[in-house]
Amino acid sequence: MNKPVPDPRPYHHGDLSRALVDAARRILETQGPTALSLRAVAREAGVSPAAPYHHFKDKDQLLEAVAHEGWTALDAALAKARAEAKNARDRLTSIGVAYVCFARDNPALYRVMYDGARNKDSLPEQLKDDGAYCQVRNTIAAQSDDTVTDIDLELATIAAWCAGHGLAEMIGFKQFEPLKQALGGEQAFLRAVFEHLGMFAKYDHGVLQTD
Amino acid sequence: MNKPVPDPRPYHHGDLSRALVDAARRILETQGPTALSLRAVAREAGVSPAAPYHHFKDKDQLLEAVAHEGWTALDAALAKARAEAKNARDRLTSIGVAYVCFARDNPALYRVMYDGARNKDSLPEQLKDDGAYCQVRNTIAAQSDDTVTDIDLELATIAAWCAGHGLAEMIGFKQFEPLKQALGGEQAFLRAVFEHLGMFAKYDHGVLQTD
DNA sequence: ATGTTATCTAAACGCTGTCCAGATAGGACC
DNA sequence: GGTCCTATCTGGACAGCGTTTAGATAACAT
Repeated sequence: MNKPVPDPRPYHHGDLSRALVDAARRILETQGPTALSLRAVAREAGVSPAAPYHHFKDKDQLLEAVAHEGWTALDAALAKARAEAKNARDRLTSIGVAYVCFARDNPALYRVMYDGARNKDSLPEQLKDDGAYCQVRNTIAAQSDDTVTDIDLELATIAAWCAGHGLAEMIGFKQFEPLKQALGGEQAFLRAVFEHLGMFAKYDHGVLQTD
Repeated sequence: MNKPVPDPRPYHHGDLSRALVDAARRILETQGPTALSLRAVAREAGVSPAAPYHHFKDKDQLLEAVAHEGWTALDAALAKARAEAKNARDRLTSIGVAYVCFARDNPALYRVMYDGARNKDSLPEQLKDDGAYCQVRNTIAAQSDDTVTDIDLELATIAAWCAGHGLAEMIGFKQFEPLKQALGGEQAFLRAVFEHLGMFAKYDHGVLQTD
C-alpha cells in the first residue's frame, strides 16, 4: 500500500505540470493574457482539454503556479539591481526602477501575478520570507538609523511597494510619453518620479520624521 | 433623407443604454466582477442577450460606459475631500485617503475602471480635462512656490497618483491587517503610509528639491 | 502475471460573446 | 390615415470557454 505521494514523476507525458506552466508562459508572452485559456494551454502542450485537471485543481491553480514563477523572477531582478547599485544613495531607487522595468518587460506575467494576489486579497507568502518585498524592507532598513521603529520600517516598505506597483501598472500609459521624452528616456523618467516621492531621498539621511 | 443621428431617444424599451449600465453596476456591487457577463446584464435588464448590441459595439464598450461613471464618481469623492480638508497642510493627504477609500468602497467598479485603462494603455481623457487627476495636480500646485517647474509639477502628480493607485489595489490585503490595528484603524494606517511617502510633507514648504 | 492507480482521451454540460434572420414598433412623409 | 423606413428587439445559432464524467491506457508494486 505505497501511499500515493503527489510526486512529479514522469508518467505518460513526462512532466505535464512543468510542460503546462511553460506552455502558459509561452502563450502569455506571444499572445497576451486574453489568449490564455486552459484549453489553449492544453493545446499548446499537446494534450486534451481535460488533462490539466490531473495536475491542477482548476485554471486558477495553474495561473497560481505561473504567478509563482513570476514572483521568483522578480526576486532575481530586484536582487540584481540591488547588487549593481553604484552606491547606497540610490540603491532603493535602482530597485524601484528595476521593479517597474520588470513589469514593463513582462506585462502579461505581471498581470497574472497581481490578478492572483487580488483574488486572494493577499500578496504571496513567498515575498515575505526571503523574496522581493523582504529585499525592499532590508534595503530601507540599511539606510535607516536606529531611531526608526519597526512600524516605521514596515510603513515605509509598504509605501515604496505601493508606489512601485502603481507606477508599474501605468508606465505604458500614453499620457506619460511626452514627459518621458522631455526627460530623455524612460529610465530618467522613472528615476525622476521615484525621486519626487521624496521618501527615497528622505531615508538617505537615516532619519525618518514621522511628523 | 433625415440623417440617422445616434440619438438617445426612447424607442421600444425606453432608454436601454441607461438601463444596461445601471444593471451592470447593480451586478458589480452585488455579485462582483466575475459575475459581470453581457448576458447577465441583459438578463438583469430584462432583455435578450443580443439587445445590448444595438447600443454598444461589444462588451468592452459597455464596460467603458460603466467605467466612465466610475471616474466621475471618483472626481466627486476627491472634490469633497479637498473641500473638507481642515487646512492646506494635509489637503493632499486627505485626497489620497479619499482616493483609496473610494477604491475600498467600490472595489468591483474600481477594477473595471483600471481594466479599461490598462487595455487601452491610457487613462481616460476625462481625468485630464477637469477630473480627478487635474484636482491632484492643482492641489500640489497650490502648495508649491513659483520655483517649481511644470515638469516637476507633472512628475509630482504622477508620483502621487501612482502611489494612491498602488495603495488602493492593496488596501484590502490581509498582510496589512496587524499594522492597521497597531495604528488604530484603517484611516490612520492610510495617513501613515502617505506620510511615509515623504513627498506630501515635502511640498508643505513649497520647496521642491529635485536633487 | 496480476492488480492498482495515476494518467490521459472523448464526449458532454452549461456558460460565454457575438452574429444573423426575422418580427415589431416608432417617426417621417404623403 | 396610409406607407415606408429604420431603429430596436427576439430567437436561434455558432464557436469557444471551464469543468465533469466514463472509460481506455500505461506505469508501477507485488
